[in-house]
Amino acid sequence: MLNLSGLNPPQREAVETLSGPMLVLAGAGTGKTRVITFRMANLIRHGVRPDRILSVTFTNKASKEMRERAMKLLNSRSKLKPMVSTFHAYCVKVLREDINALGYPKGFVIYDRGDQEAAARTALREIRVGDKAMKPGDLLNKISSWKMSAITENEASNHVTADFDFLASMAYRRYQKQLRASGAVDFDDLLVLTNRLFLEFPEIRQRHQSRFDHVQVDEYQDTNGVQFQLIEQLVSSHNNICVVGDDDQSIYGWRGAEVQHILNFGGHFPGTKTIRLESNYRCTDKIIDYANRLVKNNKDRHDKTLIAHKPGGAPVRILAYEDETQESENVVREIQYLITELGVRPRDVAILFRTNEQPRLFETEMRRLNVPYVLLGGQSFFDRKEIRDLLAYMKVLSSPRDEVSLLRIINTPSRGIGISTTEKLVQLAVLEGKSLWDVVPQGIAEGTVSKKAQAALSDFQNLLNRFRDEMADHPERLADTTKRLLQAINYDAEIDRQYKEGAQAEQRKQVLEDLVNSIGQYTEKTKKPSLEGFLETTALMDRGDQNDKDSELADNAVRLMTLHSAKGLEFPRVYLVGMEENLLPHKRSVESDLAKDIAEERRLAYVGVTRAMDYLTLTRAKTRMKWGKRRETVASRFLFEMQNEPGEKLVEEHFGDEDEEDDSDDPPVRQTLTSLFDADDNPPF
DNA sequence: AAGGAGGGTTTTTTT
DNA sequence: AACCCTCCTT
Repeated sequence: MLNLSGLNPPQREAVETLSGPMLVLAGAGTGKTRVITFRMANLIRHGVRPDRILSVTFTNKASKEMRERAMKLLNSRSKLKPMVSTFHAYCVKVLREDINALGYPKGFVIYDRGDQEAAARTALREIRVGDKAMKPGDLLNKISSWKMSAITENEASNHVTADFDFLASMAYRRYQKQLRASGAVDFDDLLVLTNRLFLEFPEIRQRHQSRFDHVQVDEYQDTNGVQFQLIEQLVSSHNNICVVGDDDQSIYGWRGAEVQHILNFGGHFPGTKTIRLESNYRCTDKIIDYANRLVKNNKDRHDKTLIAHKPGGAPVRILAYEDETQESENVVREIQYLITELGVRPRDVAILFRTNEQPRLFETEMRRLNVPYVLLGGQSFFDRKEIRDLLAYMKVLSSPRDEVSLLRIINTPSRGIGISTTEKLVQLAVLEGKSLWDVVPQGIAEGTVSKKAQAALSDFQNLLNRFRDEMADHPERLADTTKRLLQAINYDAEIDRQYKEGAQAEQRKQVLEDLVNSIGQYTEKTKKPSLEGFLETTALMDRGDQNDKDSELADNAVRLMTLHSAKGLEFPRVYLVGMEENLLPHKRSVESDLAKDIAEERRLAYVGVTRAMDYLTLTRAKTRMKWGKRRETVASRFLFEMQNEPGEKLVEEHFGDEDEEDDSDDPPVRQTLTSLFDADDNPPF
């Protein structure tokens, strides 16, 4: 029996609306995830077959949790489960079935961010803006925004407004050609190709459409153009579509998300029922006040005000430190105090920041004071050189046409196939219209490359062929085979040579062992394991997934993450650090001077503030090191907006030397902690 | 072909 | 301060 008595009236109405188009406009902390989980359970309770429901979430982690909770609510032991998935994971499923229709191989490789950058780098060779090379990252962003507006590489030149765009459109063409030749797709292609498949092949669309009677989409405010078209195509026969989102939390504009989709939902789907959730159960009244005042400064939004249901909260603190080192030292020391003296659980504390460069100092400090922490996102496990190398081997073994990966490993560790040899092979491949791998036998046979290189190439080819067969024939031994591959290429010796310091080398080797172990876990957990399957899982993994392997450890650790990855989460205590102009709002948005860019930064700050359940601390550094130079900073405009009515002065607590340098062994925060405690019978924590 | 020194460049956000 | 690229030496 599904018990709906814990839901408030609008929540309940949403859960009980089982058909037709519905828009749930849900502010931060109003229980929107709860609503769509309950609704899924309610659909099933009313006789909808579980596997006829598709529920789209933003991250893999969210999807896993949601599926489990829905089934638990029903106490269901049914083998049939609703499909809860991200857009990307859903698209991979579709493409694995039908991508040949578009002329791609079924065994296509999914390029991750690193592969994409390598491909972008190649595409950018000889393309310059003025005298400067275009940055691969900038190109990828541009390509992505074209793709999300369904603009192909052939059409891009019609959508050019600046020199940069024109050159980017040339690079886009090359980039796409390279991926196609490699039998590879990037993250955006997953969406774009699925959409094209549905548009161009009605019978394929119909087949996929007929699998689901109900579709739900969470975090709808971050839907981009291609995702919108996909949804429309999927539900056009029944219009049983329920979307949930908050326009004030739209923070992926740079990735093509358009708030217009949530603002115009009713226009697209006639007969839409709109439900507003404004009762916030997460944050204290003080925190809600800050959030409401902040977001009121944005113009183009559904005007709604969150209603707090947790009165009497602690005041929000705004703290200013002399520099970024003091900021991190004091925040971490305070957290340590909370954990050791007040018995706060580490997992109930989060430090949020705008850019991935910020957490470093905090990490150092956490390690020094032995505060357990997990860094979510940022320089991830899969970004490490060693992991990328090993994965490149696996990708080439899975799909030899994958040129980006092949180029990465052809001489790593160095085996005597140097730059000139590689270049000759690439030329040959271009000349013959073949893939790089297919031209290797010619390199060995003919006199195109040196004698020494011929032998090295032959060895390399044999090695790969041997392991390819091995992995294909015995997928259950994938972990073991990978381990032997590492031995065969003598990767340990390469690490020893690169890192003279023993401890560092050991750490790098350990990372590789972790990957081998995770392959082992994969083969055990999966019914029909395969090299391809492992690579696919890895490619689709999001930042939240990565820490699953050591989740017991991560389970009780302070969380460090960017504002973007904090979306959808909540914590009893939040430290939002680096509240400075040019950091939040970020420099690029300040410089762009477009109101919409600043508005998105404001929403980002809003997301940060509304993550906090009970205690919120905003900090900034009055000076900050940048490019090796110390520079004065300016307090973020959002601090003013949050704290006051327009025009009033910012009230913040200042810490740091000023004129008292005598007591360097008595850290300022101690004084602060006690003074705040004594001064106030409503203690700040 | 490999490895090291020196010089120049760089810091948004991620499924 | 950290990273990448280029050039120079072996």
